[in-house]
Amino acid sequence: MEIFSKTCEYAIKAVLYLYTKQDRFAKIGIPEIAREIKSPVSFTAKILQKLSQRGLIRSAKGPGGGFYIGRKRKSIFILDIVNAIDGKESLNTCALGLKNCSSSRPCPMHFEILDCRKAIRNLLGSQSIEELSKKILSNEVYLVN
Amino acid sequence: MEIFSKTCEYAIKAVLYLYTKQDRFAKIGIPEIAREIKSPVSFTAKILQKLSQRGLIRSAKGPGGGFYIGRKRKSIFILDIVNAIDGKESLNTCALGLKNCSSSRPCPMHFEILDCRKAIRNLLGSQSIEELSKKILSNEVYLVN
DNA sequence: TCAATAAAGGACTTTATTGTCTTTTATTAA
DNA sequence: TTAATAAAAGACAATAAAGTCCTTTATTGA
Repeated sequence: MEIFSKTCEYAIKAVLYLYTKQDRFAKIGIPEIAREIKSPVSFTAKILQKLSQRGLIRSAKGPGGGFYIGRKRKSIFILDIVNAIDGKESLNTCALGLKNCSSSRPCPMHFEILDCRKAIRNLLGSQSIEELSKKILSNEVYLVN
Repeated sequence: MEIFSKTCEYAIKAVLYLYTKQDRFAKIGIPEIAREIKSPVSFTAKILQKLSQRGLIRSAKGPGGGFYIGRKRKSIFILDIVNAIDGKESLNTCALGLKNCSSSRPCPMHFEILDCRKAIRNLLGSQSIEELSKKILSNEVYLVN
């Protein structure tokens, strides 16, 4: 019943942390990110790498390098990170594990879970990283405790 | 983003299958249950054992033995099975993994996830095994495909 | 009482997830 | 052009979840 995998948790927190930086081109290194979101350094490196490959963040090698947001583009939402890490299918698999669960041959929970998933998708799709990072900066919410 | 663990999936399906039996005292063996819900036999045995220990179903050893529902009591809901298998905490852990996430020191998704979880809890708490098993018997929904 | 049956219980294996470590590649600045 | 730096990449290790197998215990009916 965990909402996100550990990988996804760290990914969300890492991206949020990057967005709390006022300068979208400020390069932040893995050690700092891992320290600030309290995540394992090497594992975080892998996740940042994937986020970068998926185009959600950018990276620069060499001295002064690190990860950064890059130029302003359309908003990023929590859902985008989840999709990038866990894949889009993860929000559509049958809750009872049926291979071919569908509205025409539904599992006992099909329609209810459908509604539920829709609600989750709406929620995650409405949570913009920009807004959340502002709340972090104003100490309304916290990335660690 | 899986709603249930595999253990929980099988547990729900096993209990649903038992409820499709008109006779609440008809003893059903592990092989039949596993076959009918398409689950691994030995693993299913463990799960049925746990469900029995938790008092959600009953069991009888020896010839003619098996698992059964037992006497009518207050309705069982999907939520009861989830709680019995995954524990009640599983619906309350912080989505971003913060140890002490709370309304006074919330993670960036705290309140939104709270609403979401409430919706899920309501849903799972409103799905009664009796009603779902009736839908299975009338071929409105299916346990396997 | 005894043999057969079926769940209970425990040790074990497999697989997926999480996490670590080391080497390579790209970049920077001296 | 070279030394230092930092991410990329890939192999490896630890842990947890899923699944198997074997022995024990309880029950039944002959």
